[in-house]
Amino acid sequence: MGTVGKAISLLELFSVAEPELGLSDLSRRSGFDKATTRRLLVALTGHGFVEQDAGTRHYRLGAGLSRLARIREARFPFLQTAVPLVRELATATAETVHLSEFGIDRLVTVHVEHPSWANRVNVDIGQLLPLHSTASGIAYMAFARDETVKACLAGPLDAFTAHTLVEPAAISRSMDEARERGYSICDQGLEEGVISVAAAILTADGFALGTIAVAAPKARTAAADIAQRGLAVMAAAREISMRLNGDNLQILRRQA
Amino acid sequence: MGTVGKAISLLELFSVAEPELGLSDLSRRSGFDKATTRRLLVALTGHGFVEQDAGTRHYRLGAGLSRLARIREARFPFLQTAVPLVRELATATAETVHLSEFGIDRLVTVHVEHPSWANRVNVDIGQLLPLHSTASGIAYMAFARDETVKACLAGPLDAFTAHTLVEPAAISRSMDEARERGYSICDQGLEEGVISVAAAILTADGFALGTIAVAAPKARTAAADIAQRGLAVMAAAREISMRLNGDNLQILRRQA
DNA sequence: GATATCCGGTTCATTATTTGAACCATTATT
DNA sequence: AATAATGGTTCAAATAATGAACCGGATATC
Repeated sequence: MGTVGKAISLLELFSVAEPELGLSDLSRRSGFDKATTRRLLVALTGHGFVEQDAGTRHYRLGAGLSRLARIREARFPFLQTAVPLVRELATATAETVHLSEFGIDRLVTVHVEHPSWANRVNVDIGQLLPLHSTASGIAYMAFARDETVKACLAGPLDAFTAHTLVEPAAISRSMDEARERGYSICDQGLEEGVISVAAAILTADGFALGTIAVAAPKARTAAADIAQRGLAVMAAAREISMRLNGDNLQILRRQA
Repeated sequence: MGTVGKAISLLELFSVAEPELGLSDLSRRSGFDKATTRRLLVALTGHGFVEQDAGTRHYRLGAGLSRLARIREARFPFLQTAVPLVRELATATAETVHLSEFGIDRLVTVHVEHPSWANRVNVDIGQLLPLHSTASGIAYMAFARDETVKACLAGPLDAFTAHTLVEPAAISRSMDEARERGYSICDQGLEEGVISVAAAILTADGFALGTIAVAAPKARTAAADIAQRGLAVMAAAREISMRLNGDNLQILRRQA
């Protein structure tokens, strides 16, 4: 791995659950020497990608990241556009709704709305979702470029639960169904007791750039609920796609 | 400069005005060799910090940045908290309102609301503001750590206009006034014909983490307007600080 | 209250990575 | 048809990254 890769993988050790980490911790988890880790942190700090707490001397993600993320957002107002509709969908369904964007080979959770239930599906911002074992992933692949789908089906397909689909053919079928239906369904593919529906959000070229999904405990989900949530998530995804692409319906033919 | 520094400075070439750049362009502007530039871009792309347009082959900032920025935001909900108040202030003043966060040695613009006037002050997201020559910078330094202030006053103090304060003593006085008044005023310090007021947003330890500012064309700004905007921006800053710090008023003594 | 660990941070000879001029293959311009 | 861009690649030479051992200080542990 090159040096920049190492630096970035240091950044990726931070999460919502652990937003601040010490030098030794970072060194241990990354597997890099303490001296190396520190040198990388200093470089990152110098450009505002990392900040160091003056008191605890622990490190956290820096404002430079927010800056670049905002520049990206300005060009590509995915969050701004989508968040209101995520909120709407969350109130309408009273279940967890999460929004993801594709990155490299997985989906990145960029926004979440949780219901007030104590028993709910919890999703963290920044959480990474595999393509083959989540409703979001299936919905995404149903409208992704062939190469992306091929890469996913070729790669290792982990079975997270007894229900996870690991046969390329089965996954492919699941994608076809999602395309016809307008939304994907994933029954406990990533975790026992969780059932999700998702729909793809499309760019102007008709390919998916992300997804919106509703995730709920299976215990309080009847067949009718799935259909209802599916239609709602589909409508939300379409609305977001249209707002992003200037109501250019013609381009959305693939989804219809 | 180390390799990670180079990689990051590549990222910093992207802006709201130029969100997509080609390989040669990046190589030219960064001063790095084309081969080096590309190797860095490949490394960045591999971690989702950069994406390449399939058609134009141009590069743009990637989703990985959004992910990390959101993780940061989750711990430190500066934007979420502040944006509604920025909006309010923008409608109340009918002028440009911008929100900044401190990074390394300058303020980073993280949110902007523009009025509907054709003649308005334009500020871009991601724009960097020097500390000594902006209302935001003065407001920030009025509540910054001594080391930050010292570093700023020691460094080169560019005169952007004939009105820019470049004497450390004058800048220091300006900070004192801002502290007493509750908001800073900067009269054409960065650009001719622009007058701004700003107030610091404080963390729980009483130090500034960012600022909120109102910027307007001097042509339509009377003395009374300045006072009015100043009080409004001060109130907004205080409200944001309180919401961030859980209404812990005691800690805000420094500002009062 | 002394001992042993942890911590963040630093050093410098060894080692591995980064570098860049010259090189393609394509795609606009002229 | 020629020219000059573009994105992308190669490999010996130059440079930067590495990590074991080190320091001083703060916390546990006995």
